[in-house]
Amino acid sequence: MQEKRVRLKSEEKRNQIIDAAGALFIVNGFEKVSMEEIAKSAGVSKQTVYSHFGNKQQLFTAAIDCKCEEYDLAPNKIPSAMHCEEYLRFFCTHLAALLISDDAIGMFRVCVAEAGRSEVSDLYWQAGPQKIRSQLSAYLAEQNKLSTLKIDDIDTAASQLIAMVVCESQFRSLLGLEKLKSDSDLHLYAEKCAEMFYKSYRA
Amino acid sequence: MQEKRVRLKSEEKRNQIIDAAGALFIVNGFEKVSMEEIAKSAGVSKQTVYSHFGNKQQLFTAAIDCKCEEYDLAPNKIPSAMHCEEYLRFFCTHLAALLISDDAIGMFRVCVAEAGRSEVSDLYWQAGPQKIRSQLSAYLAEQNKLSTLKIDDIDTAASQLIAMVVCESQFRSLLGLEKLKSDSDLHLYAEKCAEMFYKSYRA
DNA sequence: AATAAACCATACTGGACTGTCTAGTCTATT
DNA sequence: AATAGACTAGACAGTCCAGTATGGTTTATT
Repeated sequence: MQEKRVRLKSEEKRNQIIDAAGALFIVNGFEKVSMEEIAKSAGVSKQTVYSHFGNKQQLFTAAIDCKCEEYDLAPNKIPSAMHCEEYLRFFCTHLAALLISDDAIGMFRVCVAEAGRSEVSDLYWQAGPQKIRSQLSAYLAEQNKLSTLKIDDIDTAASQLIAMVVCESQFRSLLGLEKLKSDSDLHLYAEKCAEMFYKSYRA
Repeated sequence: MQEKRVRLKSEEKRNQIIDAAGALFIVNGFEKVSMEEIAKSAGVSKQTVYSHFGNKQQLFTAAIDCKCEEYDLAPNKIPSAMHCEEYLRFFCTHLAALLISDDAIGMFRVCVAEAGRSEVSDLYWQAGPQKIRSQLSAYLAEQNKLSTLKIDDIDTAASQLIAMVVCESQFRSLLGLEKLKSDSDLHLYAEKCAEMFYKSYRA
């Protein structure tokens, strides 16, 4: 019979550790962060880290998982009154702004670096890009039915729009290069993408 | 007075080393490859590696540099007889095919992982994406003058087209995930991008 | 033949890091 | 007050690797 003498491992410590780990991993990647460093940054002993998370990989996965959750990238409420063209512009500019945040870039960078060596990239894909995509697809399908848009292949169209917005600025950020476009220029670019998309696909 | 008793370090050894290093780095990244491994794979002693390239960073840079050169991504001869729409399709499908090659993906992955820690990413950007972009821009500008296309902002347009083609498939590849699209589907997708682009911008 | 540099093989140094272990402290429950 | 488990602090074993050092071999030049 189990005694109820079990003091729970404190949620607080656990969170401290995960937060510290997340921040460090995102900036420096998996290899370049030591468990000691994480412990110190979390204000906790190394042993405690190991008692909460068995090893470095597990801690890493947990930290990225947590970051993914806290990052709900998609603009979740679609104001249904919004006109289609307007919504597309809204979607694009939001997406552009989100994706160049240091956190988002750092996360993607880490996942890329660890691709194939852990399940992290899959986790990230599901929680991030995939979620956005399906939201957009759903919206496009709906507008298609309403005959606001005329799209043969919804998936292709969704890919095209997201790709246009995301790609170049993120590319450079990933490589750690200086931004070509200022934030306001980026906003403008995103709007142009929305326009171009609308022009191509309107009924 | 310098004697001319200097035997040149053999170009051959140097190439062996650079080739071996390039291949290993692209597959495994900077950290995960040891100098010993490179030496062995090049069929050369570790000491020789160090005598050709002072340290690991220098070897890395040299190897990536070399890979960039051997990879001339851009479809370099523009058949001037080609009709604009046709050329755009040609450009897109070529680009799509090039960018999902294991080499190109591996290279990008490595550069991303090392971003900010070496000058490699800049080097890569110049030799790779930047080159393609300026070729496309030049072509678009020309077509604009010929009134085949009507584009306000050439840079934006170039970004849009490249982004559409490149982004999604490369995204997944970078993360080491399974391909969603088969190669032939990808080809189709690229063609659709060309069409959409042409539709938006034709005069 | 003498020489100098390019090379090889291998041992070694020094440092960093993961993960374990120990010995002891703190704290909530009984 | 007793106890079990959460926690701390630091030592430690084992591994890996960059870079150096050593000592010997090959090869082109003079």
